[in-house]
Amino acid sequence: MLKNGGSVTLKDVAHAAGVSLKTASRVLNNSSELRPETERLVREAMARLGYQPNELARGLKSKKSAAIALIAPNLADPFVATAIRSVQNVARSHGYVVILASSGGDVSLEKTELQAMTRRQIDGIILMAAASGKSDLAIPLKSRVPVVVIDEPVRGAEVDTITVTNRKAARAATEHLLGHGFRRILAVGARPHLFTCAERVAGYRAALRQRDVKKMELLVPHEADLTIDALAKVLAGPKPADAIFSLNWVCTVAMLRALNALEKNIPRDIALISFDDFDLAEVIQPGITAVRQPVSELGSRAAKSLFERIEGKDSSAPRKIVLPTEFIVRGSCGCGMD
Amino acid sequence: MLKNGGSVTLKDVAHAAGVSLKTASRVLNNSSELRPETERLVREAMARLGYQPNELARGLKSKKSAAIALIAPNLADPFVATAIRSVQNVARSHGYVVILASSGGDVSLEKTELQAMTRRQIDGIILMAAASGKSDLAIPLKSRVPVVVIDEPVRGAEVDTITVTNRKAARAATEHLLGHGFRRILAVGARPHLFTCAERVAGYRAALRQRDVKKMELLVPHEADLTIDALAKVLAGPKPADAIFSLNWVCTVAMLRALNALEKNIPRDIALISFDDFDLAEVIQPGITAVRQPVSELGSRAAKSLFERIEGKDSSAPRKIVLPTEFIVRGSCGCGMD
DNA sequence: ATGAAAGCGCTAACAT
DNA sequence: ATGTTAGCGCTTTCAT
Repeated sequence: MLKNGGSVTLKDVAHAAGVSLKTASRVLNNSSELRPETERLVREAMARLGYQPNELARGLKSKKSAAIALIAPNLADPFVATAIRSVQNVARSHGYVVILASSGGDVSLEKTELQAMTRRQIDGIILMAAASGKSDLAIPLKSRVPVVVIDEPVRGAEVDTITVTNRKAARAATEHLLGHGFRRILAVGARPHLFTCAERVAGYRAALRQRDVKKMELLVPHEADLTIDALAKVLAGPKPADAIFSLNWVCTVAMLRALNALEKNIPRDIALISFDDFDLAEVIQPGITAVRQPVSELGSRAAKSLFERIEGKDSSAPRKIVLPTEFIVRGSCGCGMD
Repeated sequence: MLKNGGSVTLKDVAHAAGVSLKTASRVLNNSSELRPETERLVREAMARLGYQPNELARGLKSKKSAAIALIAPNLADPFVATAIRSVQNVARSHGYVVILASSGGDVSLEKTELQAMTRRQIDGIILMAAASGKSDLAIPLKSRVPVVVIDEPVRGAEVDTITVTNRKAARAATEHLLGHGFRRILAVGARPHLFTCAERVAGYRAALRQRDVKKMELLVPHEADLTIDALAKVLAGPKPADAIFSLNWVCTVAMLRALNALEKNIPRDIALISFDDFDLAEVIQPGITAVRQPVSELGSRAAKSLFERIEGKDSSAPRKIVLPTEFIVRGSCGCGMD
């Protein structure tokens, strides 16, 4: 039966067990230099009193907080949500807690959040792409706190990075559309300053260039700008797009909604490939052809790397891990239509 | 320019400003009993040294951590993700940080998480439904830590609760299906011990009972049990369901995937209503008729209530807030088909 | 209005 | 193997 959690201190435990404070502390920290009998006594006392160590006090002394920060741009993105779950699982297994810091992309908020984290003595940071552009990331990076970045190498910073083969996958997806004979392929993305977006755009352009096809891009500052009107305008010209390559999940949803509203048939009126796969991709008619990122793995690999740094097991140069993506062909790209 | 964040202490600030530690502390805490001139001096020193207060130390003394815990069952659920975002926004505006605790429904893990939170002296807990069944929630509830529960009243516990009109909405949805002439309506849900599920089932049954229609239920222990086979089996009988009422988003996705795999046409072969709306509900053909919960508001109301408790502004009896839902008719229920 | 001193719960030298 | 003594960085009586 657990008690309040506020009042019973290690001192109380020591007293109850008839040992010194330090001995009790040793038990708490699994020190080896203990007589089994002594340890048993202390453990019994702990259980009896319902002792809960005060992590704040432990952290104050050791300058560690047993907490890591997770900075994510957009919790509503299933990509992000899935990654978070992996991170949290790994963190728990290491006895760490995850503090959430979501800025929604607002740079000044992000700064505030980062400060809040520093003040809490967090032991590490996992930063998810699109959290920031150039960002004030420099702050924690300059400090002693290990950082692992998912999906976005930080310029000139020495941190571990986990990414996927953005450019290559985007190129392959574009080539797939070209293979279907589409020549007016519209790349739709948001926040083009972000690494992931830029890389995907680069892959798209590379594919077009090779075939000498002109690029068509709808790159907006923010996903929210991908309104029906925005798409309608692009599609209104004399030579409208015959295919769309959507550069992330949020864009894909926006496109699907817009195409639906404009009563465009996929892929008859316009084909579609999505960078980012999602649960309902095969339910929508036709199924949405997509580039799938190994989302869970991105999260867990990031967390594992972080803990290796935190626990000092890894003090080598920053690693860049690149995970492969998967190309999932369904009907929206035009396959099965020919 | 921010410094390391670890080394500059309030003592350093006091020294640099030529005042006592306590005076510096007063400035930090916006005490009124200060000569403006003194305050200016201290603030300048703070800025100059790049002082960052150590929240762990503050918390140790004051027994507060400026952190709240958010216990959520399933981050991948957009319902949960959206609510989290609201909570986090409110928390930030109060200068609090959000610690994530997701058990994935595992009761023993949940206990571990709850302990971890207690040890960190968290100031409050927001618990999202489906986190636990009966749960060891008793622990924090018995303690001094304020708790607000979203979507699931805790039996006999004295906590604020925010829910939606689950039963009424489920009943209305079922009646809508009955109104279309469906008489073999299958309710599909998971974790029937959860309040939300139970309430929705109750609403469903009430509607059927009134019309003297026999109930058909597929209630599984966990969402993962809603496989294609499970549905196929139910639909295989001599009198298969002619409509499905899915009791939450996860179930809806599972049903959509299963129906798709079984090549059932909605609503011709079988109609569908979803409890929980989602982004792509109108993109799928036909659009999915859904009960929409005011998700953001659930989150922000919960957080606001929590902070009123934390800050002692509200010490009245536990409040039960019930928010209305919205019924969004699209095509999957059979509307537009007649 | 400001300061000196004690202590929050714990860990870590340094004894013994 | 166990105890003693200082603090970690901050807040808080209680003086002044």
